[in-house]
Amino acid sequence: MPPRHPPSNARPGRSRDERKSRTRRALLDAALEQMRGEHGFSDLSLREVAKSAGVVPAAFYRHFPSMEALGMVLVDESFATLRQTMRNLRTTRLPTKHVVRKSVETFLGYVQEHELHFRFIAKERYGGSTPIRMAIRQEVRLFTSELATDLARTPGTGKVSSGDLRLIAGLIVQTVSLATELVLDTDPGDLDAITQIVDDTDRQLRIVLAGASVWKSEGE
Amino acid sequence: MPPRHPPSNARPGRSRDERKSRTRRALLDAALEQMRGEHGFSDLSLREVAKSAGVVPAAFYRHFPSMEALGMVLVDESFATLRQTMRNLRTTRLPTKHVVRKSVETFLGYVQEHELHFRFIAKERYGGSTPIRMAIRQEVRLFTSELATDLARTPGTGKVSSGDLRLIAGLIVQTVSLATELVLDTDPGDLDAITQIVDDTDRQLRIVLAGASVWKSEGE
DNA sequence: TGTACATCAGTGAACGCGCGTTCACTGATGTAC
DNA sequence: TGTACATCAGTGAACGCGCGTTCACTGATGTAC
Repeated sequence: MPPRHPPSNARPGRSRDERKSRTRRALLDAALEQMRGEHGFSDLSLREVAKSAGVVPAAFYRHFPSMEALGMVLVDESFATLRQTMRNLRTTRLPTKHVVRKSVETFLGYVQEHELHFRFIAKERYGGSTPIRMAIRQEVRLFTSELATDLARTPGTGKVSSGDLRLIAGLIVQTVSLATELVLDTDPGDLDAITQIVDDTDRQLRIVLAGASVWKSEGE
Repeated sequence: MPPRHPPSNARPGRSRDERKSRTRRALLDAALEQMRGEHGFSDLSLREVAKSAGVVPAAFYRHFPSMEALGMVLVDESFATLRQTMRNLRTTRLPTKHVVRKSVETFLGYVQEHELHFRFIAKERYGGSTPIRMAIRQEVRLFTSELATDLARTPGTGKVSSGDLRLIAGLIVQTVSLATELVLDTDPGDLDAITQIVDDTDRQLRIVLAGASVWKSEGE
């Protein structure tokens, strides 16, 4: 016979471990969810996050020593998403005709799919606490290097030094970052607005690549 | 004979109006000053700002109806600084040989001079409350348009449509924005690091301009 | 399989603290005569 | 110039509130025998 009253700490899930990781997930998701609107990470309160995850504030400490620690996990998660996005983009065979446009389209599609992770990075990249900002900056740097390596493998970059390839990769990253922020501020249903962002970003990247193709390192 | 005890609300300054505007200034400066480190605008507290301006919390309301209102004044002030910076840059006669480099150098010099205003914009551009973010975005848009107009007047842009000039201006703004953020995160005494930022930004802008010069609108 | 004990995720009450906002006030400065 | 009154920037106390953190606790799940 089942107990007449459910136990006070009852949660769905078979094992204790499973329940624990569900609560942990709920805390992370609650934090991401609360950053949808106005709030940056530093505006969140432990009590609000616990409440919307469905636990009492004190329970938070069973999972993270502080909000800061939860924030660092969100950085890791968000960049795992970004790296996966890039891996998908690299392995997808794209028509050579409109590579740039297709890449931009695909990337911004991933941004919309993983909205909350990208929103988190966008907000904390400049506004966050120093450890979070530094973690993000490190990831962006890594990511720029990888892109520079990819560029070195594409034809027509023979005359460009590796330092300049890195600068070009920086331009591309910066351009796509802006597009990402614009997409996050656009109603996903507004297809015209999204198309406009894709068009503009595509043109901007092709201008940059046109510059790269005529660029001779050390020359002027 | 002077009074033996100074009056409780004594402040330096001859007239009441002058004292009032000094306190107002002190409140604005205190807010900017507190954003030097970790804190974004939304992390500031009215009580802390009043305290470091040397008045009691209630006195804050003699000057601003809320912190949000003070924030909007900071947006206006900061962009006044930016516009003045651009006006100076435009009227300064630069050697045609290294225009780009000199412009970058001069601009980033202004950034260092008006550190707190630029820091405010950088932090609130993505992280701020919606009204503040929208105000900043509007200013950046305006600013991009002006730059596009300037570009249209420079030789060699005949084949580029005004829409594409705007995209190119966007690339330039974005590149200089990143440089600004890097400068704000660098110890002003570290001249090597500053020079590195200037060098990189100069090269990036010349790559963009090289792209612009070979770009034919509608062509590929 | 059944029993006795250990583990530990989640509880609920309590704490001291800084917050924004209100209010009646004070007294120096400004103004009208 | 001197006097009487108005203005109002700044005061200081008070308020209710949500915050992060602590603590002893409960009771379902896990484990050893």
